Amino acid sequence: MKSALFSVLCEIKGKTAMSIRQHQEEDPPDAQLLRLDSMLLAEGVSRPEKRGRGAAGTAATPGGCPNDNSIEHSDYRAKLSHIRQIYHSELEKYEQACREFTTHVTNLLREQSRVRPVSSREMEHMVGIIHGKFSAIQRQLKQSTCEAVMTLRSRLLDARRKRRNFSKQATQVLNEYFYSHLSNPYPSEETKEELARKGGITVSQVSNWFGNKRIRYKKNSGKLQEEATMYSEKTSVATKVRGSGGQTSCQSTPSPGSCGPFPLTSGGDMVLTLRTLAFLQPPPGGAFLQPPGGVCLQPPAHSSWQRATTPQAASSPAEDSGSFNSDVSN
DNA sequence: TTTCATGATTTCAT
DNA sequence: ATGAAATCATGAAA
Repeated sequence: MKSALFSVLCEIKGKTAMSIRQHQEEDPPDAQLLRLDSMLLAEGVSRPEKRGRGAAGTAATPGGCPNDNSIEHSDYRAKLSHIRQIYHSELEKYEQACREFTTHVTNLLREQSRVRPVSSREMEHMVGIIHGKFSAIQRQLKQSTCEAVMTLRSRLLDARRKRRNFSKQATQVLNEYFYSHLSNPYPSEETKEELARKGGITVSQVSNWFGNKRIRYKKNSGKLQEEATMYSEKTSVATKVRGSGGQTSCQSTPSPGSCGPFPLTSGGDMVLTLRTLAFLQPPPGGAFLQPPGGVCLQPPAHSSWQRATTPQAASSPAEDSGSFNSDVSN
Protein backbone atom coordinates (compact mmCIF):
# COMPACT_ATOMS: atom_id res chain seq x y z
CA MET A 1 0.00 0.00 0.00
CA LYS A 2 2.71 2.39 1.01
CA SER A 3 4.79 1.58 -2.04
CA ALA A 4 1.75 2.00 -4.29
CA LEU A 5 1.06 5.41 -2.86
CA PHE A 6 4.72 6.30 -3.30
CA SER A 7 4.69 5.34 -6.94
CA VAL A 8 1.54 7.38 -7.58
CA LEU A 9 3.12 10.35 -5.99
CA CYS A 10 6.18 9.77 -8.15
CA GLU A 11 3.97 9.92 -11.23
CA ILE A 12 2.36 13.18 -10.14
CA LYS A 13 5.75 14.50 -9.36
CA GLY A 14 6.95 13.79 -12.85
CA LYS A 15 4.12 15.88 -14.25
CA THR A 16 4.69 18.84 -11.95
CA ALA A 17 8.44 18.82 -12.34
CA MET A 18 8.11 21.11 -15.32
CA SER A 19 6.49 23.85 -13.37
CA ILE A 20 9.22 23.70 -10.80
CA ARG A 21 11.86 23.97 -13.47
CA GLN A 22 10.17 27.00 -14.83
CA HIS A 23 10.53 28.85 -11.58
CA GLN A 24 14.04 27.78 -11.20
CA GLU A 25 15.52 30.36 -13.49
CA GLU A 26 17.94 32.43 -11.56
CA ASP A 27 17.06 36.08 -11.85
CA PRO A 28 19.94 38.18 -13.16
CA PRO A 29 22.10 40.06 -10.70
CA ASP A 30 20.11 43.07 -9.60
CA ALA A 31 21.66 46.36 -10.69
CA GLN A 32 20.13 48.26 -7.82
CA LEU A 33 21.41 45.75 -5.32
CA LEU A 34 24.85 46.07 -6.80
CA ARG A 35 24.61 49.81 -6.45
CA LEU A 36 23.59 49.53 -2.83
CA ASP A 37 26.43 47.12 -2.20
CA SER A 38 29.03 49.33 -3.78
CA MET A 39 27.77 52.35 -1.90
CA LEU A 40 27.86 50.55 1.41
CA LEU A 41 31.35 49.40 0.60
CA ALA A 42 32.44 52.90 -0.34
CA GLU A 43 31.02 54.32 2.85
CA GLY A 44 32.83 51.73 4.87
CA VAL A 45 29.61 50.19 6.13
CA SER A 46 30.06 46.83 4.47
CA ARG A 47 33.41 46.28 6.08
CA PRO A 48 32.99 44.25 9.24
CA GLU A 49 35.93 45.82 11.12
CA LYS A 50 34.89 48.64 13.34
CA ARG A 51 37.84 50.89 12.60
CA GLY A 52 37.70 52.17 9.07
CA ARG A 53 41.13 53.76 9.57
CA GLY A 54 40.17 56.94 7.82
CA ALA A 55 39.22 55.16 4.64
CA ALA A 56 35.58 55.61 5.49
CA GLY A 57 36.02 59.23 6.37
CA THR A 58 37.98 60.30 3.37
CA ALA A 59 36.04 58.23 0.92
CA ALA A 60 32.94 59.90 2.20
CA THR A 61 34.00 63.34 1.04
CA PRO A 62 33.92 63.28 -2.70
CA GLY A 63 33.63 66.92 -3.51
CA GLY A 64 32.77 68.87 -0.43
CA CYS A 65 34.64 69.82 2.70
CA PRO A 66 37.78 71.40 1.44
CA ASN A 67 39.37 71.60 4.86
CA ASP A 68 39.20 68.27 6.57
CA ASN A 69 37.66 69.16 9.83
CA SER A 70 38.56 66.11 11.79
CA ILE A 71 36.42 67.16 14.73
CA GLU A 72 33.26 67.17 12.72
CA HIS A 73 34.35 64.13 10.82
CA SER A 74 34.90 62.25 14.02
CA ASP A 75 31.29 62.92 14.89
CA TYR A 76 30.35 61.65 11.48
CA ARG A 77 32.51 58.60 11.87
CA ALA A 78 31.05 57.85 15.27
CA LYS A 79 27.53 57.94 13.91
CA LEU A 80 28.55 56.01 10.84
CA SER A 81 30.07 53.38 13.05
CA HIS A 82 26.78 53.17 14.94
CA ILE A 83 24.92 52.65 11.69
CA ARG A 84 27.46 50.04 10.67
CA GLN A 85 26.98 48.25 13.95
CA ILE A 86 23.22 48.13 13.54
CA TYR A 87 23.60 47.06 9.95
CA HIS A 88 25.86 44.17 10.78
CA SER A 89 23.86 42.98 13.74
CA GLU A 90 20.68 43.04 11.66
CA LEU A 91 22.44 41.31 8.83
CA GLU A 92 23.72 38.67 11.17
CA LYS A 93 20.23 38.20 12.60
CA TYR A 94 18.74 37.73 9.18
CA GLU A 95 21.45 35.33 8.12
CA GLN A 96 21.00 33.28 11.22
CA ALA A 97 17.25 33.21 10.79
CA CYS A 98 17.75 32.23 7.19
CA ARG A 99 20.08 29.40 8.15
CA GLU A 100 17.73 28.15 10.84
CA PHE A 101 14.74 28.28 8.60
CA THR A 102 16.59 26.53 5.79
CA THR A 103 17.67 23.76 8.13
CA HIS A 104 14.17 23.47 9.43
CA VAL A 105 12.67 23.18 5.97
CA THR A 106 15.36 20.77 4.83
CA ASN A 107 14.69 18.54 7.79
CA LEU A 108 11.01 18.73 7.13
CA LEU A 109 11.49 17.76 3.52
CA ARG A 110 13.82 14.96 4.50
CA GLU A 111 11.20 13.65 6.85
CA GLN A 112 8.59 13.90 4.15
CA SER A 113 10.84 12.08 1.73
CA ARG A 114 9.96 8.94 3.62
CA VAL A 115 6.38 9.14 2.50
CA ARG A 116 6.70 11.01 -0.78
CA PRO A 117 9.43 11.46 -3.33
CA VAL A 118 11.52 14.54 -2.67
CA SER A 119 14.27 15.09 -5.18
CA SER A 120 17.44 16.94 -4.33
CA ARG A 121 16.49 19.42 -7.00
CA GLU A 122 13.28 20.14 -5.17
CA MET A 123 15.22 20.65 -1.99
CA GLU A 124 17.47 23.11 -3.69
CA HIS A 125 14.48 24.85 -5.09
CA MET A 126 12.96 25.29 -1.67
CA VAL A 127 16.24 26.53 -0.28
CA GLY A 128 16.47 28.92 -3.19
CA ILE A 129 13.03 30.32 -2.45
CA ILE A 130 13.92 30.82 1.19
CA HIS A 131 17.16 32.53 0.30
CA GLY A 132 15.31 34.71 -2.15
CA LYS A 133 12.88 35.85 0.51
CA PHE A 134 15.64 36.60 2.95
CA SER A 135 17.73 38.42 0.41
CA ALA A 136 14.74 40.65 -0.28
CA ILE A 137 14.74 41.52 3.39
CA GLN A 138 18.47 42.10 3.28
CA ARG A 139 18.05 44.31 0.33
CA GLN A 140 15.57 46.39 2.27
CA LEU A 141 18.03 46.59 5.12
CA LYS A 142 20.74 47.75 2.75
CA GLN A 143 18.45 50.34 1.27
CA SER A 144 17.50 51.82 4.60
CA THR A 145 21.12 51.78 5.70
CA CYS A 146 22.08 53.68 2.58
CA GLU A 147 19.37 56.22 3.27
CA ALA A 148 20.58 56.64 6.83
CA VAL A 149 24.14 57.20 5.64
CA MET A 150 23.04 59.73 3.07
CA THR A 151 21.06 61.64 5.66
CA LEU A 152 23.99 61.56 8.03
CA ARG A 153 26.32 62.80 5.36
CA SER A 154 24.11 65.65 4.32
CA ARG A 155 23.73 66.64 7.94
CA LEU A 156 27.32 66.42 9.05
CA LEU A 157 29.50 66.68 6.00
CA ASP A 158 27.76 69.18 3.83
CA ALA A 159 30.12 72.15 3.77
CA ARG A 160 27.35 74.68 3.67
CA ARG A 161 25.73 73.28 6.74
CA LYS A 162 29.02 73.03 8.52
CA ARG A 163 29.94 76.64 7.92
CA ARG A 164 32.50 77.87 10.39
CA ASN A 165 33.73 81.40 10.67
CA PHE A 166 37.31 81.80 9.61
CA SER A 167 39.96 82.26 12.22
CA LYS A 168 40.99 85.76 13.26
CA GLN A 169 44.25 85.24 11.46
CA ALA A 170 42.56 84.31 8.20
CA THR A 171 40.11 87.21 8.38
CA GLN A 172 42.92 89.60 9.13
CA VAL A 173 45.08 88.41 6.28
CA LEU A 174 42.20 88.65 3.85
CA ASN A 175 41.02 92.03 5.07
CA GLU A 176 44.50 93.47 5.00
CA TYR A 177 44.89 92.45 1.42
CA PHE A 178 41.44 93.64 0.47
CA TYR A 179 41.75 97.08 1.99
CA SER A 180 45.27 97.63 0.83
CA HIS A 181 44.23 96.70 -2.69
CA LEU A 182 40.89 98.41 -2.71
CA SER A 183 41.66 99.81 -6.10
CA ASN A 184 41.72 96.34 -7.54
CA PRO A 185 40.68 93.71 -5.05
CA TYR A 186 41.21 90.83 -7.42
CA PRO A 187 44.09 88.72 -6.17
CA SER A 188 45.90 86.63 -8.71
CA GLU A 189 46.00 82.91 -8.45
CA GLU A 190 49.41 83.00 -6.77
CA THR A 191 48.25 85.65 -4.35
CA LYS A 192 45.20 83.63 -3.54
CA GLU A 193 47.42 80.69 -2.83
CA GLU A 194 49.58 82.72 -0.55
CA LEU A 195 46.61 84.23 1.25
CA ALA A 196 45.17 80.78 1.63
CA ARG A 197 48.40 79.53 3.07
CA LYS A 198 48.71 82.44 5.47
CA GLY A 199 45.13 82.13 6.62
CA GLY A 200 45.06 78.38 6.79
CA ILE A 201 42.17 78.11 4.36
CA THR A 202 41.77 76.89 0.81
CA VAL A 203 42.16 78.86 -2.39
CA SER A 204 38.50 78.45 -3.21
CA GLN A 205 37.64 79.81 0.21
CA VAL A 206 39.79 82.81 -0.57
CA SER A 207 37.94 83.27 -3.85
CA ASN A 208 34.62 82.97 -2.08
CA TRP A 209 35.71 85.43 0.51
CA PHE A 210 36.77 88.02 -2.04
CA GLY A 211 33.59 87.52 -3.99
CA ASN A 212 31.51 88.07 -0.89
CA LYS A 213 33.69 90.91 0.30
CA ARG A 214 33.54 92.86 -2.94
CA ILE A 215 29.81 92.61 -3.22
CA ARG A 216 29.22 93.41 0.42
CA TYR A 217 31.67 96.25 0.47
CA LYS A 218 29.96 97.70 -2.52
CA LYS A 219 26.59 97.45 -0.85
CA ASN A 220 27.71 98.52 2.54
CA SER A 221 30.84 100.53 2.18
CA GLY A 222 29.56 103.00 4.76
CA LYS A 223 29.61 100.52 7.53
CA LEU A 224 32.86 99.06 6.35
CA GLN A 225 34.63 102.39 6.35
CA GLU A 226 35.85 101.92 9.87
CA GLU A 227 37.06 98.48 9.08
CA ALA A 228 38.85 99.84 6.04
CA THR A 229 40.66 102.38 8.17
CA MET A 230 41.59 99.82 10.71
CA TYR A 231 43.01 97.33 8.29
CA SER A 232 44.71 99.95 6.23
CA GLU A 233 46.45 101.19 9.35
CA LYS A 234 47.60 97.73 10.16
CA THR A 235 48.87 97.23 6.68
CA SER A 236 50.69 100.51 6.70
CA VAL A 237 52.41 99.73 9.96
CA ALA A 238 53.24 96.27 8.77
CA THR A 239 54.74 97.50 5.54
CA LYS A 240 56.73 100.15 7.27
CA VAL A 241 58.20 97.58 9.56
CA ARG A 242 58.69 95.08 6.81
CA GLY A 243 60.10 97.55 4.36
CA SER A 244 59.99 96.56 0.74
CA GLY A 245 59.96 92.92 1.57
CA GLY A 246 57.47 90.38 0.54
CA GLN A 247 54.76 91.93 -1.53
CA THR A 248 53.47 89.01 -3.39
CA SER A 249 52.09 90.37 -6.53
CA CYS A 250 50.87 93.11 -8.61
CA GLN A 251 47.92 92.06 -10.62
CA SER A 252 46.81 93.20 -13.96
CA THR A 253 45.72 96.52 -12.61
CA PRO A 254 44.69 98.75 -15.42
CA SER A 255 45.64 101.78 -13.43
CA PRO A 256 49.30 102.72 -13.56
CA GLY A 257 48.82 104.54 -10.30
CA SER A 258 48.32 101.51 -8.15
CA CYS A 259 50.66 99.20 -9.90
CA GLY A 260 53.97 99.28 -11.56
CA PRO A 261 57.56 98.57 -10.81
CA PHE A 262 57.00 99.52 -7.18
CA PRO A 263 55.28 97.46 -4.59
CA LEU A 264 51.63 98.11 -4.21
CA THR A 265 52.07 99.03 -0.60
CA SER A 266 52.84 102.57 -1.48
CA GLY A 267 49.43 102.89 -3.05
CA GLY A 268 47.89 101.20 -0.11
CA ASP A 269 49.61 103.51 2.29
CA MET A 270 48.45 106.50 0.43
CA VAL A 271 44.95 105.24 0.46
CA LEU A 272 45.24 104.66 4.12
CA THR A 273 46.49 108.10 4.93
CA LEU A 274 43.81 109.75 2.94
CA ARG A 275 41.24 107.47 4.33
CA THR A 276 42.30 108.17 7.85
CA LEU A 277 42.33 111.87 7.22
CA ALA A 278 38.95 111.70 5.65
CA PHE A 279 37.66 109.78 8.53
CA LEU A 280 38.95 112.16 11.12
CA GLN A 281 37.86 115.25 9.31
CA PRO A 282 34.13 115.94 9.43
CA PRO A 283 32.72 116.42 5.97
CA PRO A 284 32.05 120.10 5.41
CA GLY A 285 29.48 119.78 2.71
CA GLY A 286 28.08 116.40 3.53
CA ALA A 287 28.99 114.89 0.19
CA PHE A 288 32.61 114.89 1.08
CA LEU A 289 34.25 111.52 1.36
CA GLN A 290 31.21 109.52 1.99
CA PRO A 291 31.99 105.87 2.17
CA PRO A 292 31.81 105.29 -1.54
CA GLY A 293 33.31 108.74 -1.95
CA GLY A 294 36.24 107.68 0.11
CA VAL A 295 36.64 105.04 -2.43
CA CYS A 296 36.82 107.71 -5.05
CA LEU A 297 40.03 108.95 -3.61
CA GLN A 298 41.61 105.89 -5.06
CA PRO A 299 43.20 105.65 -8.43
CA PRO A 300 40.79 105.18 -11.33
CA ALA A 301 40.87 101.41 -11.32
CA HIS A 302 39.38 101.47 -7.91
CA SER A 303 36.13 103.14 -8.74
CA SER A 304 35.75 101.00 -11.79
CA TRP A 305 35.16 97.77 -9.92
CA GLN A 306 32.23 99.21 -8.06
CA ARG A 307 31.06 102.00 -10.30
CA ALA A 308 28.01 100.11 -11.41
CA THR A 309 26.25 100.26 -8.08
CA THR A 310 27.70 103.44 -6.70
CA PRO A 311 26.98 106.10 -9.26
CA GLN A 312 27.81 108.89 -6.87
CA ALA A 313 31.24 107.46 -6.50
CA ALA A 314 31.90 107.65 -10.17
CA SER A 315 30.04 110.86 -10.73
CA SER A 316 32.99 113.16 -10.41
CA PRO A 317 36.30 111.45 -10.40
CA ALA A 318 38.11 114.61 -11.34
CA GLU A 319 36.57 116.46 -8.48
CA ASP A 320 37.47 113.70 -6.15
CA SER A 321 41.05 113.67 -7.20
CA GLY A 322 40.98 117.38 -6.73
CA SER A 323 39.83 117.06 -3.19
CA PHE A 324 42.39 114.33 -2.85
CA ASN A 325 45.14 116.76 -3.81
CA SER A 326 43.88 119.54 -1.68
CA ASP A 327 43.58 117.21 1.24
CA VAL A 328 47.11 116.12 0.79
CA SER A 329 48.35 119.66 0.53
CA ASN A 330 46.47 120.51 3.65
C1' DT B 1 13.84 83.54 19.79
C1' DT B 2 15.18 87.05 16.68
C1' DT B 3 18.49 89.41 14.16
C1' DC B 4 22.72 90.14 12.05
C1' DA B 5 27.13 88.44 10.11
C1' DT B 6 29.28 85.43 7.15
C1' DG B 7 30.87 81.40 4.40
C1' DA B 8 29.06 78.62 0.60
C1' DT B 9 26.28 77.76 -3.39
C1' DT B 10 23.67 78.85 -7.47
C1' DT B 11 22.60 81.39 -11.50
C1' DC B 12 23.74 84.33 -14.98
C1' DA B 13 26.81 87.17 -17.85
C1' DT B 14 31.21 87.91 -19.91
C1' DA C 1 36.94 80.09 -16.30
C1' DT C 2 35.89 84.10 -13.60
C1' DG C 3 33.14 87.38 -11.33
C1' DA C 4 28.56 89.72 -9.93
C1' DA C 5 24.49 89.19 -7.71
C1' DA C 6 21.10 86.66 -5.28
C1' DT C 7 20.26 83.31 -2.13
C1' DC C 8 20.86 79.71 1.29
C1' DA C 9 22.19 78.05 5.77
C1' DT C 10 24.51 78.47 9.89
C1' DG C 11 27.02 80.74 13.88
C1' DA C 12 26.88 84.12 17.24
C1' DA C 13 25.25 88.14 19.53
C1' DA C 14 21.32 90.68 21.41
